[in-house]
Amino acid sequence: MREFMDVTRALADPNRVRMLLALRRGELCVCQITELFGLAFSTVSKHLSILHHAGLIQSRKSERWVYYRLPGKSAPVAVREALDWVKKSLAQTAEAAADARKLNRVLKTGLAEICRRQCR
Amino acid sequence: MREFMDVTRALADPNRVRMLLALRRGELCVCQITELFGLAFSTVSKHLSILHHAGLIQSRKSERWVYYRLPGKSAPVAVREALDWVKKSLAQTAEAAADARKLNRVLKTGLAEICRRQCR
DNA sequence: TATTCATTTCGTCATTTGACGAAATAACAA
DNA sequence: TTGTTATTTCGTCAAATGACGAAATGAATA
Repeated sequence: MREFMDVTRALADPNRVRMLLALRRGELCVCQITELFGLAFSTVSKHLSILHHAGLIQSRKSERWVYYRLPGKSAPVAVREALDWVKKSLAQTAEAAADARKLNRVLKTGLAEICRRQCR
Repeated sequence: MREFMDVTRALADPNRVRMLLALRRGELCVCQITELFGLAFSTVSKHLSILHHAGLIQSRKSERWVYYRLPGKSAPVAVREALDWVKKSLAQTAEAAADARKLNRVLKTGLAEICRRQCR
């Protein structure tokens, strides 16, 4: 029950759901997600940690960046079903399409440039 | 997206999820659910209205009472999948079993007596 | 018509949530 | 070591949420 509620609460915020949808394309680092959604670094990091704690995403550190991705088949059944439900319910929506278009632009830009652009 | 978020936010509270599980057995009126969970009338009514607004439950008025139930096959796919996910994830949990036992006791008591017991 | 009674709505309060910027952390580069 | 740099953690604030009791609603009954 506790773990299930972690998942439902993680899914109860639209930005977090949009992040899950964006990750369908493949792993993204924090600065790419920040660029995609136009939120503060700290806000994105918090959202990702909530998704991670719920088991809905996994992470990997490489060079300077932390990459987040959807879990593979190793994920618990409840998590896989939750992710399937999200995808099936929202894949066709206008919001997902708009995010996908913006993600295309973000992916065309190098990671280093994105981070520089964010002025740190 | 809007409707989907209505569902995820409705599922983000443990009492609301427990109410959905309790309704697996069949329809219940507000006073029975109040008795089952030991919350205030107004609190239960609010939870039920959130679930109803999300499409996760339906209601029917008969005599003095309002009965709530899970939707049938007429429900949208996203709602049906959400309910299946909840049931599959939580049917075997200790919380669901404890609620089911208490529900047995509540169902043995007549509606009129339950309402009288709640001092109105 | 007036009353009763189950439920809903309203107002209030404490707690949680989501947002941000600043400071801390950790890994790499100079 | 020292300095960069990407990310996380912390502190704070405004807004949302969940709880309650009181008042309103509305349907059935007396």
